[in-house]
Amino acid sequence: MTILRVALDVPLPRTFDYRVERATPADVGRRVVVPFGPRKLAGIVVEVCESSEVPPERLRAAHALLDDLAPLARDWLALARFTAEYYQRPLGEVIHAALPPRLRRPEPLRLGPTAYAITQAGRAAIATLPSRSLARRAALELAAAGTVPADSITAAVARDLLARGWMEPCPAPPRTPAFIAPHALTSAQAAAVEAIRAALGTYRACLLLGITGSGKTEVYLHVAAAALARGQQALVLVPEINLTPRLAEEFAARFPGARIVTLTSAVPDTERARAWLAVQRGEADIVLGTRLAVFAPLPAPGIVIVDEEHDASFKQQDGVRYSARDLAVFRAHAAGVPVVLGSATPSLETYQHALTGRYTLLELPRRAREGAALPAMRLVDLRTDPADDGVCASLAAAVRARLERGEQSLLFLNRRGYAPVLVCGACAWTAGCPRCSAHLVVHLGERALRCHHCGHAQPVPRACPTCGNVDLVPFGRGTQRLEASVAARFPDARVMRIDSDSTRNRGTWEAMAASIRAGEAQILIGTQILAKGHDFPNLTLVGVLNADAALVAPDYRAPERLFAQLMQVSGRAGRADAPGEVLIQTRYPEHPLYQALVRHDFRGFAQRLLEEREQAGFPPYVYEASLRAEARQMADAIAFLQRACAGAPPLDAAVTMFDPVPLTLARHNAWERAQVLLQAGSRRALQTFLREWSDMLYGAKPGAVRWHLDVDPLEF
DNA sequence: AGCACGCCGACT
DNA sequence: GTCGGCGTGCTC
Repeated sequence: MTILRVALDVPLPRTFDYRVERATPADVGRRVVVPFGPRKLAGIVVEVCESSEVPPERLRAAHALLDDLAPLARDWLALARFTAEYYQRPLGEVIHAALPPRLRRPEPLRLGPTAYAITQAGRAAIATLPSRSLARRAALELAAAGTVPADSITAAVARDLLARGWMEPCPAPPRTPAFIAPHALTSAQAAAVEAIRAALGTYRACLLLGITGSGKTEVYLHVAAAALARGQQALVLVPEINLTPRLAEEFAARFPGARIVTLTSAVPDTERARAWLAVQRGEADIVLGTRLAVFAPLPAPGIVIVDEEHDASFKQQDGVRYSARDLAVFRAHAAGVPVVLGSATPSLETYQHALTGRYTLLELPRRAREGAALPAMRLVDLRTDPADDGVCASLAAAVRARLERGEQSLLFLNRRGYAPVLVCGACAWTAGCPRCSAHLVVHLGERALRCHHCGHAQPVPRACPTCGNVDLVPFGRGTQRLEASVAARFPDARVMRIDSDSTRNRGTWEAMAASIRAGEAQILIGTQILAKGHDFPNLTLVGVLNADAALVAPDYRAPERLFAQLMQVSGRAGRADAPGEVLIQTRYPEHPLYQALVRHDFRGFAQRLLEEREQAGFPPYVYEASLRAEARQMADAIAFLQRACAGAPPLDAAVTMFDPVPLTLARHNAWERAQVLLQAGSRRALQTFLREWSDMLYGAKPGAVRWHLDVDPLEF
């Protein structure tokens, strides 16, 4: 009897065996539809074997092996298997999380052809087409000149021309990607490119450490070109979905004739499935995307690039909690190709590897553009120059000077809304979210209180619900409030606020960026969203308003995030010929973080943080994992964790287990959350422990508690 | 995770 | 008398 071992998208830590008429090892990686209880599910064959541990009478027959997809390659399955083992999740869950949504469903995927060619009849028909048949004529003329990619004509036209026999499906045309290098590399860029190019064909991890404007992208482009020249593909991961269109355009402009595929969650399902299949068939030269693109089924990756590798969004925060950056390194290692991790402010984990020589350190110490200086960083002491409506006198003067010179200023405040808290002036009541342990944020425009963690919204109350006082005071400052006070202070200036509220509707952000570049705004007020990606050549001043808040955060990663954020936002200043200036308002100008920042000294800052981490026993000197529990009542979550700890397998000496504690944001979406932290000096010891513990946890009944393991957690 | 089965309250 | 509440148990 032939048995299929099938990975299914269920939260059970095992595969399932099914009877099948005939199957061979070549069927491994194929999609299969199987009965599962009363349901019908799509799974992936991970093994074909002759016998099963399951008693024969319990084995059911598989419904059908599908061939809408070429079998998933062995190296892809190995990546999925590694992910499942490392992050302690069932293989089926990992495989299905890595597949595009359309391929998770049991219905066979029916996609039209990828390209069309013209027929003899079609050639003859061009001349006879009525003049009003514009779309059909255009399609036929395109086809007469070569082939028509399916995505360049509408489905209706394609159907019509196929029905008339004027066009026929054909395979995607062969590509001859070229590479355009319009200007010479700086010597640092050239050295980096050379080092990476020399490593092509072997595994090598490189940290490309380069400040904003040092031309990391140019290095990516050149090494991608080198991989393409070997007949291989490039995989490029970026943190932000907003950054993909621009980067895709940039790659397209530089690689004429290449097929560049974007894989992000913003790509509609059908297109994503089509793109995924094109990648699998080897029709994509460059795959560009967010963290999920790390699972793109490239047949012959030649290089893997992770831009802004320190960015927390590479870590998936639900479901399979993988780090796309770490998987990118694993993938490069397994494929025997170089991986480039680029950042101005790398994660301490990566930086530490570069210091020990495990990763190759490639540095771009200067801005690439001739004469473009680093911005001058100044700390403004709020104790001697107090803020008035959030902005101190020296920053206000600097803004005024920009207005007079016709240049732009950016005021950076990483806090959306009007005010972060609403307080009762009489009894000190504050408006809290009913579902989260967080304050509701005042949004004045919509006259609403909103929770930034769960999305809960309610009208602003007229009076205090506890004492009836009508004097409710918005306390603190968000971008909306800053916008209002700045507009009042500079009544003749054009002020524009950029945050995820003002850019809600898609497309607006691109439009806003264009109008900023066109000079429609003189003072920009923005959050994080402004710090990334777009360059504004006329922007010469960045003012940072409330950075100190992050200095007192309980999270030990807060300083490194703050440093990265401030480096990134200061990189917005003075990119073109005009020199930039960055003013940071602070009450702690002597703080080592700010001192390192004004010197643009990431390496000094990182060295210091690494010493602190080593002293305190934090990553990268230890490896961490946490068991989290969520329940309606905190007591239930804690009790679950206590039981889990009591029943845990014996601890290796290298592994330390801490007591259950509530998360920093203890209540989220009406779930009370707690966790047990594990630290270990050895990754292997931690993995061994987690494997046994998770077997045990999957075996126990959780009751009303939801739980998961997070390996290399970023949130506490 | 689904989905069914299984026993106890308010409705045609 | 039944529709349906969600507790618990299973899925090759």
